[in-house]
Amino acid sequence: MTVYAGQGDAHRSLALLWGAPEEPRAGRSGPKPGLSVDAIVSAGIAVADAEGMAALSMRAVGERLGRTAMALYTYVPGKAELLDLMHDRVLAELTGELPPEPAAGPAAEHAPGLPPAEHWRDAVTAWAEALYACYLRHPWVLQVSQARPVLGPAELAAMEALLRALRPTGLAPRRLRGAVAALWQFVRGLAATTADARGAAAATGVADADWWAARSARLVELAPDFAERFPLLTALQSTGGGAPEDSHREAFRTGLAVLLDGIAAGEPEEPSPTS
Amino acid sequence: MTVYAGQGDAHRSLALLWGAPEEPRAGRSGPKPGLSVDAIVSAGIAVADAEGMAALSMRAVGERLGRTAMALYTYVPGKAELLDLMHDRVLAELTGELPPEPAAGPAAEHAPGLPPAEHWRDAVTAWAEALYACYLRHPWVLQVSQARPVLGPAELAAMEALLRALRPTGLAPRRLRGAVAALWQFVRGLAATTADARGAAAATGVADADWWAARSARLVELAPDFAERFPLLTALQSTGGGAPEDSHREAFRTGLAVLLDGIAAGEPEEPSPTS
DNA sequence: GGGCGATACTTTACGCCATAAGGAGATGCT
DNA sequence: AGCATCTCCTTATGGCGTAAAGTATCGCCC
Repeated sequence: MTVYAGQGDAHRSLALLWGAPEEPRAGRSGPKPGLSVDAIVSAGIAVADAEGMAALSMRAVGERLGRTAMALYTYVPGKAELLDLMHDRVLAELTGELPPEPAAGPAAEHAPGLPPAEHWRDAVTAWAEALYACYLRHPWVLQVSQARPVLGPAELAAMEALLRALRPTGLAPRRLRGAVAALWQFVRGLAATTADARGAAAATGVADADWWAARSARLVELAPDFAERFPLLTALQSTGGGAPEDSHREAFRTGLAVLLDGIAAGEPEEPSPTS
Repeated sequence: MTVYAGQGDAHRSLALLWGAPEEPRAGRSGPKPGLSVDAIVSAGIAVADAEGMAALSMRAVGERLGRTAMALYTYVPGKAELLDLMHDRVLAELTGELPPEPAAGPAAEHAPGLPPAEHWRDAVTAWAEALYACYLRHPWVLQVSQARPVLGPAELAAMEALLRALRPTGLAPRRLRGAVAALWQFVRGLAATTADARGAAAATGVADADWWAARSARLVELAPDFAERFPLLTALQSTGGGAPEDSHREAFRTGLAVLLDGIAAGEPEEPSPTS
């Protein structure tokens, strides 16, 4: 089952996401904390990565840390907030931005995460590929409702990275907003499709192509007039061919190409060659 | 919480979606069925529309029909399949295609659902607006995992309608697939954003603009270096302005414009004026 | 018309879930 | 030493989906 994130107390959630100012902490009575928000988030991600979203319960997370479910509530207000944190932590892989601790490093101004690119098309493509890959590494994130932005640091950093990649286009703010929305949603949606195809294949032990073939056969059986009702769909499908796993990559490439062409069409003048 | 659809027995699900051939039914013993799959799906949609996805339980649906939760299992294999059916039924609003019963009407070949348009840009825009509106009428659909296509008749009809709108572009199959994916995901994603903004406003009684302002203020408070860490984001936000609800419509329009321009850029020759 | 098998629907029960409430033990300041 | 404070536990509540088994109702066939 999917879970509706962003439902938690926004105040607490935001504070946790941005690494709350932390009361002095020095000179506090009581036993030292044996856990940390960070450890809990990591455990949550580990559970979700390994067992899937459906298996992510407070009990399961606690168990992985050698605690009961209730122990977690000392650190995290509830499951919804934990999901917000997990979501943002995963997105941090994109930019190499580590959420709460800016701590150590003297140099390393900003871990780049994404290599610099010559042309903005390459930069945007690299961004999209990175996001796509990130979603596929943690497919459960796609089941966290994208509704209600969580506004965690990693999410904003990812957005900033995309804006940086798009800067050479000189797009007007309005069009820029549209482009950003379209790009993000496209990558997310396509990742969901890919992730699910993989999931189905893994769960049933049936290869993607076979599953699809079986499905199509059954469909024709149930709707004998399929080709007449959906002529264009039928035609498009017949040209589809190709290896099953490749078809997602192709859809990714071609869909992205459409978006990039659309962005290019909106450039006011000629783009500067570098960011 | 969101729910993972497409998890039910694919066989049963498909059969129900396409209006299973129905065993003879004449001359069957036992009490006459007091319910129907259709009624159950309608009740489910009513519950979800009124109370939200979180309140959608088998008990709640049964109660609305004056039955217990278990009574539903005579008609529907489980909750997952019910969700598939609800999803497809909602999408049927798009094309006016009524899923199982082609029954009555002598004329009325195919309810058009969407008005014919002169230029493909208008046709695609109309399609996108219709899908967007449909999602906003039933926001809970956006919490049904888009992963794993359900392949119901309405979903396919919606796809076919989009292909019809895009036909005048003469796009090559590969690019066409990319364009379809990008368009669908964009509309869905943006609808999710809009729906959630509305949901937050309704739940908290705070207007969108106020909520956003409060959130931003808190954010700056938590991350004082916000403007330095996210300069482009800050700049973009400052140009944002505008009424809150309008901003979604604007993002919709501009994002769609990007997509349409991208599609136009891929046309092999000049488009034929009509479909 | 009497019985019998099929069907619709109910009650009950199981094992999950998130989390509210309250108690036990550890800790460090005064 | 006393005590407030904090972590973590046990227990309990009210939900969930659905398996299992019981009951009532219908229609066919003898």
